[in-house]
Amino acid sequence: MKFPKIPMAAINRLSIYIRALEELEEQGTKVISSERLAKQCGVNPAQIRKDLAYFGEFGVRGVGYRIEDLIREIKEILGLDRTWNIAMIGVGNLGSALIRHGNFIKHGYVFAAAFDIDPHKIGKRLPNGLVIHHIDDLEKVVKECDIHIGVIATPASAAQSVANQLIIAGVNGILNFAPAQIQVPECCHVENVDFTIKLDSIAYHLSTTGT
Amino acid sequence: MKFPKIPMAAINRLSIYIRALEELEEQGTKVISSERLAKQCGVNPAQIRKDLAYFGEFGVRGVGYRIEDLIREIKEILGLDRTWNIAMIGVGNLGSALIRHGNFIKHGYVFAAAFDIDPHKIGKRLPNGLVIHHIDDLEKVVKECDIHIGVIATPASAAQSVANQLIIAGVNGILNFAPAQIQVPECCHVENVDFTIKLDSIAYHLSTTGT
DNA sequence: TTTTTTATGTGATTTAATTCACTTTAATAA
DNA sequence: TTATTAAAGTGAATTAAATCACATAAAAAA
Repeated sequence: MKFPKIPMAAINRLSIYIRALEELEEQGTKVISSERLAKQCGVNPAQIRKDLAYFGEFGVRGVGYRIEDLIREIKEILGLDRTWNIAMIGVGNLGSALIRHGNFIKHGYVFAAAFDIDPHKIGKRLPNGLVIHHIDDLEKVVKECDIHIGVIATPASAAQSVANQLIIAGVNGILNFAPAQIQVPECCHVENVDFTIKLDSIAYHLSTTGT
Repeated sequence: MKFPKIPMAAINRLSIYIRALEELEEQGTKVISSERLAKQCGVNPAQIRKDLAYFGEFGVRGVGYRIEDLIREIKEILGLDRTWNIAMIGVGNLGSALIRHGNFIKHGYVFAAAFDIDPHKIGKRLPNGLVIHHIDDLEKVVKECDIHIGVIATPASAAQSVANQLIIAGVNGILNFAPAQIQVPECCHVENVDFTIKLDSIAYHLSTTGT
């Protein structure tokens, strides 16, 4: 099948499917139907089949999906059949917690550089061995370390400037934890993680469905 | 106007609008048109007007929106015209970083309790003065502290069990940082924050738009 | 073999969300 | 006072996403 326009939501669901599939694989399950996987992921079975159909045929009719194969296929679709080098910009509370957080490594993301602007931090080593560089050296270090993705964990006020520097350095993927809407050119893809927005959504629901 | 079914996406955009409006207010702007606000938020102007129209009429035709008023109105819509007490469950790297993170307070969310399961941590005080309680005391402490929202920052394996305890304790809003799909009854609203999913999405984009 | 069962893959349908394009209203200028 | 301009509000149209429902294919049973 060709590539029509694929809903962004479908891409995100593929990640959800992988997580469920990996859990099933650990439990020793070999094959699963769209129906059972759907239940586990909290979605409609047809949704799963359609999401996968954007990229090809991965199941066996009358049987289901071979879990091992499907994991491999989805990883290939998402570009997870390799490692990605990440730079952390902003080594404060959040930045350093994220670096120590095991979940990135587990999925093939490697913190390969860290930056800050605080003179007291520059040159120090993080628990994982990374040296903290000054943001002014971003372009140089990004190239040396072959960084693919930048994670912004600075205050909101610095976010746009950091994003600009990342783009100049040739980084086209940005994960932004700063509560700021950053502007980037077409070539660059930004994902925002703003937990206060999520909290607002919870507050709304609690307020409306009589707390 | 009545309350038809309101797209979840619209609610999330209201948070975005607030952030932009607060920035504008700081800069001394008094009034803004949907067109200019839209540009700043990266959305369509009609979208903003429709999102607001779900809840009433807040602008002045021919003029625009009075920023101060609109902020107040949106906060009221979202239930942000009050404070919300939050409990952190799991005081590891991420949990403690989030507690120290200033963004929650800024938006009216107050960490009012913290829990962990590690005996070495129980009874210790966090920098903000909170004592770490054992998870077994969750129900009791949640009620004492009038907790409205639980933030799960435990390993994935513990997430469902913690969610169950929160619900038993009467907490109907959960912000889940654990990479696990948690099941809850109708009455409870869960928002997931999974940055590896966001990274996967970035990886997909970098892979497809020839990096 | 042939029939039955099971579950994928997919065109058609439905539902939801977004955007358009026009109407209404307020303010300003003539 | 009247015409003009600007921008909100909104029904209609469009676009996008999700779901249904059935045709298809593989495996198992008869």
